[in-house]
Amino acid sequence: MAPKTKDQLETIKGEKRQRILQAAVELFARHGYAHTSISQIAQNAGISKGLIYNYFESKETILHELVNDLFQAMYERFGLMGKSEITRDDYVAFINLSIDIVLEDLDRWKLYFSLLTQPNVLKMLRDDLMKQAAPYITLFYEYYKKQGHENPEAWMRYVAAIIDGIQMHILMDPENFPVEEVRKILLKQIL
Amino acid sequence: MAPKTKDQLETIKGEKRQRILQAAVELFARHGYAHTSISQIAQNAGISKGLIYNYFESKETILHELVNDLFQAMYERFGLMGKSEITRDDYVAFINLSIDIVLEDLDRWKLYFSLLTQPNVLKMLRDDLMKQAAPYITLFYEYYKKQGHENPEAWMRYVAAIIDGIQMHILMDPENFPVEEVRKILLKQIL
Amino acid sequence: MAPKTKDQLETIKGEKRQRILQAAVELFARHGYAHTSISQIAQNAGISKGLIYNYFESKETILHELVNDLFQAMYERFGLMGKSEITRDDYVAFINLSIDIVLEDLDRWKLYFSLLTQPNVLKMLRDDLMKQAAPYITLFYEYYKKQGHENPEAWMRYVAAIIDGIQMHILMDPENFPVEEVRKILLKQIL
Amino acid sequence: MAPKTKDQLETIKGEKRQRILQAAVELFARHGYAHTSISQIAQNAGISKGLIYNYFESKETILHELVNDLFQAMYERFGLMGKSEITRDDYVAFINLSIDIVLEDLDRWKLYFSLLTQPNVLKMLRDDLMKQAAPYITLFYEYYKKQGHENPEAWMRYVAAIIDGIQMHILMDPENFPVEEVRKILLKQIL
DNA sequence: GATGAATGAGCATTCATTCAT
DNA sequence: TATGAATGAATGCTCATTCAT
Repeated sequence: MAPKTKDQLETIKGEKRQRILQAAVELFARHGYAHTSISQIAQNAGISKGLIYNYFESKETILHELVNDLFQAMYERFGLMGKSEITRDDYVAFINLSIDIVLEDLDRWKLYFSLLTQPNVLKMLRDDLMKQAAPYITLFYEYYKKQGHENPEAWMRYVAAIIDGIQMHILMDPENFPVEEVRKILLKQIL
Repeated sequence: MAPKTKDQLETIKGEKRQRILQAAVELFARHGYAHTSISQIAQNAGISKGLIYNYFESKETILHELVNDLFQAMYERFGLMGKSEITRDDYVAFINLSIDIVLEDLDRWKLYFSLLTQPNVLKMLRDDLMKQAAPYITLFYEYYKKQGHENPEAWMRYVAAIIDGIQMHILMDPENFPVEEVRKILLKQIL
Repeated sequence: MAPKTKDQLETIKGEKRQRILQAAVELFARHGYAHTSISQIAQNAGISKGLIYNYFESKETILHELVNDLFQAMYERFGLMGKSEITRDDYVAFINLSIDIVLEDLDRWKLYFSLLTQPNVLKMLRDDLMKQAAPYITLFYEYYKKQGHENPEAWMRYVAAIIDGIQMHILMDPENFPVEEVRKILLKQIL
Repeated sequence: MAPKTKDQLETIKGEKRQRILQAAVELFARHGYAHTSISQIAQNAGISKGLIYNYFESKETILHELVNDLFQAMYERFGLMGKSEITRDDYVAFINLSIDIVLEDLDRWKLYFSLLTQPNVLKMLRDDLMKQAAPYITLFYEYYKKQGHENPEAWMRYVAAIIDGIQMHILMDPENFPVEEVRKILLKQIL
């Protein structure tokens, strides 16, 4: 008789959202964003096509949500927000985490890398991510400077490239890539 | 109007092919493979849509051809084919070339990276490339071993990841990335 | 909490109905029947989508009801029901009312005219309206006949067309249409 | 071997365009714009859905084209373009033509009237039509003024309303509307 | 009575590919 | 060799309607 209570609705809604996002990230990771249809996502989530639009405005919105969540979670894990400078321990932890987070959620990071190299797709998203990254960049710049590096900017770019390269290689061949050995080499090289 | 000689025909055919490939790589790099239509390629190449199918079996074939050409050219530039071992000079040259080739043809490499991170799309292509890469892998493995690296396999993977990382960063921000400074750091670090 | 009396329930039910109808007519008039969704009507009426179906069988039913109400009210205003013949004063009053009713409820009449010219959509409705109009037609036919018009049928059609034309022009441009001046001309011409 | 000649293509293209427009106007007139699907138009025209988009950018474009053609043809028929003033004969001819053109192409005019009363659908189109109508409005204004009408603006509106009203009634009931008798009454009344 | 999650048919539009000329 | 008209499957998205609560 009475409609569902607010709490019930909220719970259902939250669960469905997650189901959809999970279905989407799996398919995006496996077949790519462009080759995944809303129908497939719906099927994978066990719901009807139309229902997806009760939860998300569009296919693109799902993508944004996924990537934003990913970065949100990443920055939380890093725990550097609000710090005014980073220590050597922070730095080591950051490097290690950069590898660990990828290992923990291969699908989401596959999706992210496939977007990163995709042209023209997500200008807005890219801008968002840049804004979020800005404070970190400053922190690392200062860290390299204090370490006495000649060209902190270049070093920062160099390390960022290495991390991205390793992450990408993990994603491309997670079974065979010798993560731990490479991690050791990396730490020995850049500390 | 004398009928064209075989050679002339061959030449024309070759030129058209190249026109198509060139048009395709530009559009793929700018808008992505999925968002580039055969119509656009035809228009950009100054020919009709139908004619493309005289030269290529499908849209995907064009992609394969492009990437194969890219790797063919790359391996030729490296000039290591047939060598039984590489010297330190070869190694330095290889590192430098890895950066230079990207700078020389941003479009083609953008395309390549966008495919590299694209899942499942191009299994056959990936396998092809791996076969071509096999002899190099052995060469480098031996090189690192001779250099006394504890874990040559891991070193090889580490360096490959760095190179890919740097290439990717160049492609993502060719205007601002401090290529030369990063190159210096890289060489100092891994030699 | 005493249970609500039957009357209260009736009243509530009636109010809700009216709220829905009012919401619908506004939206239909502003955006057209086809471009108005049940969701929008519900939102505009401040109730849930599902509840609309407690009061109306379908979107189309709402439309029927609206138009029927409109004509009901119109015929009541005319006050000719049951008369066996009409006087000159009745006639003048009729002409004037034909203009006034439109001015009094632009939204409903906009809706009506948009349906009038809409093909095939509302056969049943059209038939209903015709039945209701029948007695009037006889009255006017007799009036024109008594006035000595050569062809009362044609005159009736002529006047009906004029009235509809003026109503339509009022609806299409209510701000600028010189209603009163046109009314004067009309009365001078057809009396 | 050789592609079709330009002439052949032009001819085919022109014919197909007409076939599509004809199919569209019939369906729009019978079921309304909103209730006619591209599929239906294609089927009615005996071609595939996709081909329609070789000839028209969108469903809306078809509509625009139809209405623009209609008005183009109407203004040509009127033959008043470029005149600096109109005579009594021009005026009579105009009135007669206003009725005749509707009789000659019921479908197109049904479509036009269904749009006229449709809200919000075609702002751009409406503006276009207004621009085209502007010179006529001046001509008629001057005519009524010279005829000594007290309020030429109101007269113009009055006559326009009558014409639209009669046109509408013809379209709503072409079988039974006594066109010729009404035409006589009209001419007697407004000359 | 009241809610809004859920469904699924339907729609406009795109595009790789084919084929008559 | 060359053209571009033609096809039709696929896609993202909308919305009237149903129904469990």
